[in-house]
Amino acid sequence: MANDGQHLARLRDYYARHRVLPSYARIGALVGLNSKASVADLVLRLKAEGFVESTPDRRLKPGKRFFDRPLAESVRTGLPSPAADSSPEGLSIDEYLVAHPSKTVLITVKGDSMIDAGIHPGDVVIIEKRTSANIGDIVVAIIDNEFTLKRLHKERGRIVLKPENKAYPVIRPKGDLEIFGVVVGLFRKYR
Amino acid sequence: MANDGQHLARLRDYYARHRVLPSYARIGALVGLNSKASVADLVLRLKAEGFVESTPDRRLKPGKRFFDRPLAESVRTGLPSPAADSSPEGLSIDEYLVAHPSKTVLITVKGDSMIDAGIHPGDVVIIEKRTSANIGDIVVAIIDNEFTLKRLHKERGRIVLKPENKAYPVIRPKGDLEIFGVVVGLFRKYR
DNA sequence: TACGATAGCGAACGATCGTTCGCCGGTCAA
DNA sequence: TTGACCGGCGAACGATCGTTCGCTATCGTA
Repeated sequence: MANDGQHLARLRDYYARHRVLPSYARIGALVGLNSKASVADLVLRLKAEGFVESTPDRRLKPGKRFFDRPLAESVRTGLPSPAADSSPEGLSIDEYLVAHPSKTVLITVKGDSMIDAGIHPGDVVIIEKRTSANIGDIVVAIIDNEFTLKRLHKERGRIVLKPENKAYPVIRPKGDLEIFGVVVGLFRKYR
Repeated sequence: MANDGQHLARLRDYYARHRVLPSYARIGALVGLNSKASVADLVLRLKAEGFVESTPDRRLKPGKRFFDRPLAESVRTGLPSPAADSSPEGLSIDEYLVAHPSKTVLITVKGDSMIDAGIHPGDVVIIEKRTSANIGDIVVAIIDNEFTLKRLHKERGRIVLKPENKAYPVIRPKGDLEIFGVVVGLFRKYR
């Protein structure tokens, strides 16, 4: 229906507040439908467009397009917003960055050995714990009982750890290389 | 109970996958409890610690501490086995980065004019909207109807915008400088 | 050994869930 | 003017919801 857009907006607001989608009855109260059957129709339409989905328990969950930007803001009184599109609006930063919470750890960066990769001291890197990684990944390895942040490279068939700062040497592990996890994200706070 | 930590981890993973918390019955199947009554006890304990809450419809929703992430000390050299993380020290990424949600905007960075400040194209900067800033702040200014990310400097008594990349020129605004907001944080996702 | 505390189980409860159906009142093309 | 179509309504359905209760098994302390 024509109002589906507004209804979807209400749903997004509710989700932003509670991080959960409500029952059909509450959706009805929320958007102004008096019958759960009407809500069911609405949900069916939203499902068809990919805004919501169902869990196996017949609960609603956000669909792929649920977090799409509404694009309404682009008409801002001559004020352009050309730099901002496809930013993860509606999704919290945490949810955007952390895919597997139980394997995720935050580590504060010490030192500037990766500064050419844009990783500065004081930054916090988001680590997904795992014991293997691909060439080119930035990893946290355990060298001499200490955490080390470096990029994984291959050199004459051997794995090496390359800092991204010319002032630091390449690390060529003698024995096995113990990988603690892989860097999947980063954040930084200015004060 | 002692396993509550693992159970919470399962819940967080489920939420990361589905963006929704499941019913008591499914939680039981998820964490290995055969009775919904046991799940109710578990939920009660998690509620007491602020990890989950209830909506008025008696559904579960994430609580304040649900999005806390363990923060590892990079100096933890002694133990090579990081399995046991019992540290109650957690950090919520959103709360850490966003102090004033209503004044905060996210902008995806285009171009490499600030790359020496560790701000790369594709990064997302966290902007606090305000019309004034201090010397030394990284700001989003409006130049020729476009957003520009630069650092604020003073040059012979006049305000200028300095890129942090030798390949770009300093911008010396002719008239007034219109400031959109100040960069208070940044995040980046690797894939 | 005896005890209270605790975690989990299994069964049962009324309430609410999402779904389905038939009906109503508009809109629009024929 | 008619009639098919469509969004919404209201009632009813079985299924599942979260809650509650009493019970068992295990544990540490006395």
